[in-house]
Amino acid sequence: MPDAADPAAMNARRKFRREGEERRRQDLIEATLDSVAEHGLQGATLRTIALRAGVTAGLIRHYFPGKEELLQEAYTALVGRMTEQAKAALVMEDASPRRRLAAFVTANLNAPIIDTRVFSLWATFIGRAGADSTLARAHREGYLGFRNEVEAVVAEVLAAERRKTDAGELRHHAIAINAIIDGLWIEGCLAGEMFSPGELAAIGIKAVEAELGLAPLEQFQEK
Amino acid sequence: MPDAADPAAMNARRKFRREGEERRRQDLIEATLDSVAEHGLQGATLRTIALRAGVTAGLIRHYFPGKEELLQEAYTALVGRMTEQAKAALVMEDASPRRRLAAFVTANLNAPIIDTRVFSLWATFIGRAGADSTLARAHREGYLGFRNEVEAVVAEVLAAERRKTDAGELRHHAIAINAIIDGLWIEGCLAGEMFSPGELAAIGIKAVEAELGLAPLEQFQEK
DNA sequence: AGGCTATTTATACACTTGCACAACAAGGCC
DNA sequence: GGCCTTGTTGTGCAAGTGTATAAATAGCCT
Repeated sequence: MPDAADPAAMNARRKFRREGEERRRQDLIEATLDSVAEHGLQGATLRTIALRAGVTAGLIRHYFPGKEELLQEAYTALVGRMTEQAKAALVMEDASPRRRLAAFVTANLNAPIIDTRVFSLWATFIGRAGADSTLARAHREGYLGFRNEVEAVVAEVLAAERRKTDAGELRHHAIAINAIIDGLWIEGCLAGEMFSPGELAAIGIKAVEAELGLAPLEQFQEK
Repeated sequence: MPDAADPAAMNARRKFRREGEERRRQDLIEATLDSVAEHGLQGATLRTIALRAGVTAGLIRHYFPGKEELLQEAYTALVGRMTEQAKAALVMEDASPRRRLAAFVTANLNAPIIDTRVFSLWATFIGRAGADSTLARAHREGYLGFRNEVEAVVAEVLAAERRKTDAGELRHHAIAINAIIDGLWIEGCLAGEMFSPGELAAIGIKAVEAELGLAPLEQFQEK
């Protein structure tokens, strides 16, 4: 414990540890996302971010050319994490296409994807996409990746039902299903307490199955 | 034309006009929304806003207690305008419920509701809703008003089809349809050039009708 | 152990920000 | 026309911003 009356202790330089480059960059990006989620882009100052990362502000310039590049990398990391999580629900190799689609919808409408912090981050960054082409591209890539994934599962589901569909129809289904998931995701993030657990997922599955013209699975039928 | 070499002209005070209170407040709010849409919350400084409104920064304090209150009023005005426009498509008194629902979906998936500027504003503000309870309340009110409107039309449509539905089912339909419109709205705002004119509205109408289990109207059926 | 180097801290700087306040003048009122 | 209210301008200020850069030290190499 430094003695406030001791001039030498007052001038003492802060102790520090040298971390690996990758680790430091990761920590700084995480601190940036936390700052943006809590106080918005205006509150995410270099000093706030550095404080949260446990370093001093000057260090940021050692890893990033400037604040803008740090924010862009943070957003890219966020989008990557979001789409990765979302698509993770699709890797059930053994299940039927319909079950995989249902699991996909369910996963996207529950924690950890329904999350106010992630939503705040998404909204804050996407609001700047119209003005910042770097952010716009990062979003576009994540979005198209997600929609292609949807389209692939839909194709499998319809094939399993022996329904022939042309490419345009398939695309429309994917767009609509993507919209259903996005819309319910927003509702869940913004007003999660208005819905009972699992309710959003149930609504989502029903809406998706209606869109595809699928009869409800037997175990989900009532009476 | 002031002479730059003339000291008296250099010190000349700027000419101004006294505007009505309501007019000035309106102008300031509009300038605020423009600033936020263009440069985000960080770029919306008092000086930028004042410049856009054609006044000097000091005047803002004469109409608003501080910057935060100005932003809150601006967001309230935005939400009000959005829901008002969205609901305006429902006032076709004479049309059938189904036609009114279709017109509602169409109106919400075309200009001026599909608009990158409005979307940027919405995203920027909503990203702060998690931290600012005033913004959160403004959003909640607009959202619930919108969803109630949807629920009312859905009830009319189902009644016209002589289908009995309980309250819970009705609520689920409204939530799903709301999500479909929101999701497609976002897609249209963020990547409007990926869709041909009217395509989003067509997708939306089909998805909504599928959700409600309605057979396509005759003139929309193919072959 | 001792030196080297890259990581990290600390300080400085020019600039912007929101806010406070005094000076000013526009326009209604008599 | 002259005055008075108050809408409006201009200036000042302390706090905070991103960036630049010098000074220090942690930890590897030999």
